[in-house]
Amino acid sequence: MQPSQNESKVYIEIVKQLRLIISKEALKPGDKIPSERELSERLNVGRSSVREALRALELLGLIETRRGEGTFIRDFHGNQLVQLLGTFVLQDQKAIKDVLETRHSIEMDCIRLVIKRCNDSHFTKLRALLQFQRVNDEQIFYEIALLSDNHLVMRIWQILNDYVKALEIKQEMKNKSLYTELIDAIVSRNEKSALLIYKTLRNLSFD
Amino acid sequence: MQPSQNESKVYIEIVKQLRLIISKEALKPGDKIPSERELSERLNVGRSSVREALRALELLGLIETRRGEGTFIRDFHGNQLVQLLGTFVLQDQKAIKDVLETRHSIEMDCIRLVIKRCNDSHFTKLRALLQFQRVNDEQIFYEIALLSDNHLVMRIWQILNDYVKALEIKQEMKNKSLYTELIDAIVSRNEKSALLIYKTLRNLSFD
DNA sequence: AAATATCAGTGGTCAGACCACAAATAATCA
DNA sequence: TGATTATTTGTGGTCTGACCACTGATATTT
Repeated sequence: MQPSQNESKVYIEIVKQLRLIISKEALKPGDKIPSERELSERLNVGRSSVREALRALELLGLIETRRGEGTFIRDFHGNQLVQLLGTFVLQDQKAIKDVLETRHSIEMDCIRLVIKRCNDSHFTKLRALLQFQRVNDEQIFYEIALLSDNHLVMRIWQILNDYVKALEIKQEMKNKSLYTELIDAIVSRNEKSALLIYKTLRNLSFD
Repeated sequence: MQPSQNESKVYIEIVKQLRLIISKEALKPGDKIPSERELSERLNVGRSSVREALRALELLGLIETRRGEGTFIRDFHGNQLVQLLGTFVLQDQKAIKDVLETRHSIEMDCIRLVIKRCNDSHFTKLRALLQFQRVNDEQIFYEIALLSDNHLVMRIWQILNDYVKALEIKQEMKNKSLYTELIDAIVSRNEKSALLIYKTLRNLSFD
C-alpha cells in the first residue's frame, strides 16, 4: 500500500483503509474485523504495520482484541482515552490545589446533573448505601457520579478521585448526617441546598 | 519486561514504563525520549512492541516522531486524534451528547472560577478580544478557561473543545452582543446572570 | 575556510519464526 | 448413538534480524 501523497506513514494509511472497510462492509460495534494477516495481504503491507495501526486504535478504545478470536469493533463507551490523557496530564501537573478544586467542580456538576435528570426510582441505591455502617465518602460520590448518567463526567471524576487518593488526602466520613441531608436535598431537587451542604462537607467557603 | 500481574499486553506496559521514564527524567514537551532500540534494550522487549506503544501514543498526539532524528514529547494537542475521533465516533449519539454536556459543565465551572478569583486587571485581554471583528466563540472561551487559573480545568476544557471540533459541530458566533453581556456579567461578579447568559448562548434550557 | 563525502544513529517497514489461546473439527470411547 | 477428548486451524502476541530512508555530525577534500 502506498502512503498516499506526501509520504504519510503506512500505519496511518491502514487506519484510513480500515475505516473504509468498516464503512463499506457496514460493520457495527461488536462485529469482527479482518484478521491481522488478512489485512496484511489485502493491503499489501507487513503485518507489523497492521499491528501498529490496530494497537493505536486499541489504545484509543475504538477496537478490542481478543487473543485466539480476533479483533472487534468497540463502541465509544469504555474507552480509556480520557483515562490516558488524564494520567499524562497529571503526571507533571502536581498542582494539588488544582486537582482538588477541579474535583470539587466536577462533583458539584454531578450533583447538578443528577438533580436535573433523575427520578425517584434512581435514588433507591443511594438511599440504601446510607444504611450500611461502613459506607464511605468515595462510595457515595461514586454513586452520585454514576447517576449523572454522563460517562465522560464519570470518567473524569474517577481520575480525579484516584489522584486525590494517591495524594493520600483521605476524605473522612465524620458527619454521616450531612450525607443524609445531601441526598435528601438531591432527591427533593433542591440544588441550592444540595450545593450548600456539599460545600460544608468539603469545608469550602460559600462564595 | 513482564506484563504486570494479569498478563496485560507488553505494549501497555511499555506505555506505563515510558510514563515513568518521562517523569523520572523530568522530560518536558519538546524533549527527546530514548530511541526505539534503546527502549527495547532497557525494557527487555522487542523493538516491534516498543513501536506499537509509540505508534499508539503518536496517534494520541502525545509524542511526535521524526525519521532520522528521534521521538519527542509533544505538547499534547493531537490533531490526529481530533480527526480520528470525528470519523470513528460520530455514530454514537450518547457519546456526543455526553461530550457536549460535559463541555457545558466545564465551561460553566470556568465562569464560576473566574468570577471567584479574578480582579479587574485580568479582564483587559478579554475585553480587548471583543474589539476584534473576527473574534470567535472558541477564542473567547479559551480566554475564560485560561482566567480560571486552574491548569487542570484548562486542559480538560481543551480536550473537550477538541472533541467538539472533531464532531464538526461548529459554534456559531451570531450574537456578539451576548458575549459582551457575558463578559460584563463576569466582570461585575454576577454569577447568576453570567450563567444565564451562557445558557442562552449555548441554547440550553434554564432548569 | 568552505564545500563535499562519509558514517553512525534513528525511525519505517517487512518477513519469518515461535508462542498462547480459542473455537471448530475430528477421533475416540462409553 | 451421544458424549467426551484430541487434534487441527485460525487468531492475536512477541521477538529477531534484515533492509531502507533520512538526519546530523564527522571526516575529507577542495
